[in-house]
Amino acid sequence: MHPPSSPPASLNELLDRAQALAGFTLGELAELANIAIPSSFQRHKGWSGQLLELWLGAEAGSKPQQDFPDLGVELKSIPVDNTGFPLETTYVCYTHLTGISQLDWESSNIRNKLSQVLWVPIQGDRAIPPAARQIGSAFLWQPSSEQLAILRQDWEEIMEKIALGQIESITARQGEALQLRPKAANGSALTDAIGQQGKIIKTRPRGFYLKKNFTHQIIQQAFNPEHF
DNA sequence: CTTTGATCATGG
DNA sequence: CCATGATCAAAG
Repeated sequence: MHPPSSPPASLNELLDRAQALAGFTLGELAELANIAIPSSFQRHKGWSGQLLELWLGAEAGSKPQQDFPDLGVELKSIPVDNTGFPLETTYVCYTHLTGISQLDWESSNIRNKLSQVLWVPIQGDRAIPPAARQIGSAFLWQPSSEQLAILRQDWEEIMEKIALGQIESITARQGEALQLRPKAANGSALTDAIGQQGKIIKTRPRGFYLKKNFTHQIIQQAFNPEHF
């Protein structure tokens, strides 16, 4: 068994690749791919996601688009506890804080990324060393009309505040499913934003994240569909 | 214990 | 700096 050398040609091929990883530990997959295994994620926070990209054949890089653009699929790993509850929020995308000419959800980057997501649960309990963390059953998700409406409302409320120069009053508590949080290498990173009276100010870069209750609902829906 | 705000690594 | 992959850790 070895990582694929090319992107999946079809959705079924992608799903087959993902399902084949279920049950393996991160350590096993890293070893098969000849990749060094970190003893902690403290300095390797994105390691799991990048390992999955390798094994699923995603294009490397950091382009503001889906991981599998030809298939219309975004890849997300999600750390879960032994009951399947998410242990962390899920980063979705970077946020532009200026040049917001229109609040157009349908053509937004976040709408595109969340239109179809391949979720890959991974044991995330901090007591389990990275090498021993097991991969779960991946599943494909498309937001329901209800979920889409919540996401859209959260996004529009947040973007409106940004456009009105109220970025500094937005906290992670705002939003039912989405939240806006700092997203940068460190505290010294600054970017342009709209301030009061429409003046350009400098602020910490932000990104959109999915709250845990929302991703938990997605996971429940996938494994207990009869309850929905 | 949980969550918000901060941070780490990498490639453009 | 932007944007990706995320988790850390101080604060509540």
